[in-house]
Amino acid sequence: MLGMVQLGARSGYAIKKAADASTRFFWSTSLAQVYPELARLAEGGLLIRRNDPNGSRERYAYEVTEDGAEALRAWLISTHEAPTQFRDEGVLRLFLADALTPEDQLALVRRLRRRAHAASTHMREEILPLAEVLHANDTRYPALVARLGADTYAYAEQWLAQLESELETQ
Amino acid sequence: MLGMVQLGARSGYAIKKAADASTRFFWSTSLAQVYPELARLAEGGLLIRRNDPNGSRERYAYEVTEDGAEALRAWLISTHEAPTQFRDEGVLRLFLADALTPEDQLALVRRLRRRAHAASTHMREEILPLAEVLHANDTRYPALVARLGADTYAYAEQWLAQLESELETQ
DNA sequence: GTGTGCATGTAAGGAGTTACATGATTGC
DNA sequence: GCAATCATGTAACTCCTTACATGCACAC
Repeated sequence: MLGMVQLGARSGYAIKKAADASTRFFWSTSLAQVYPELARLAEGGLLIRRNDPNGSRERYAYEVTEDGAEALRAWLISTHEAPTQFRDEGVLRLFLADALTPEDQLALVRRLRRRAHAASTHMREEILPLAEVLHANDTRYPALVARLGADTYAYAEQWLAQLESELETQ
Repeated sequence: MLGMVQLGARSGYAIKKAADASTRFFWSTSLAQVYPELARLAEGGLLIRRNDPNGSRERYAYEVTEDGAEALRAWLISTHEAPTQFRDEGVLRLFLADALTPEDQLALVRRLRRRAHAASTHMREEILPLAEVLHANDTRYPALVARLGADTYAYAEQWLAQLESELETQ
């Protein structure tokens, strides 16, 4: 939250939009999480909330305080880490694919390979350009992470393509 | 659940243990999920539950029915897919690393690189051998998935090592 | 003038985890 | 004998999502 505000997302709505276009893949969120959390952070003195109406439509602009910036840095260098969680039906299907006929196995692997391709392409062509807009601003890590994601999915795609061709020649 | 029983885990406890040693990385579960789900599947006729006490300690052995095997195959070839979810504080930290000093950035990247190394090694040396025990039994996908995981983490490790050396020479 | 997007928030529900409760077996 | 593991289940709780409720601004 603090990080998103520091990257330039001022309203709750803008934070959710920014998250959908970037951290969604490794840290998704919803508006019902964003608003109460912003209120808590403002109450705790890590954010300042100012009125910033757009015409007669209410809007609030948040700003990171000194304490907030310090808290963000402290979290970034802390080694405490909630366990990574990854949940993927596709991989689970692959794990259990021995129950399928060879043709269905091939179809499954092909599907996963295409999905990896789509993910890689999406990151490279949709997410990375958005991140690179920030790049001008001395902010390069969002683009780096997008590239890491795109490259990793490309690697998985290639791995699955290899498996696919092995299944075909049997 | 059906898949795990078919792979040879007969009791609820054994299913949980097997999951911890294999699907944990992409489909974790807990005993409080396993037991009610087994009861539901048995009630729905997809599993048969038999008494299988070990001495005077109660135990139940589950078996997949014809309907259960059919339901498993149907799910494996179905294209409906719950969205992949991935949640990782490490990557989130990297995304926001612009807020850190160059030294702290380097320390973070190094930490992530080592974590990727540990994950890759763990999969190759702990998980893969367990999966290969099944391999003899005409069951090869568990080992394939373990290898995919190990290789993908190795790729990420190498990617981060590259980034690390770029940060060092600045 | 109308649909899409901007904007804030609450309430209910679902999915999953941790903690609780209990006890037998097996290996050292 | 004692610790670790096997074994089954329930209750409470937490985190997060979906749905609800409301209304203005802007572009076509």
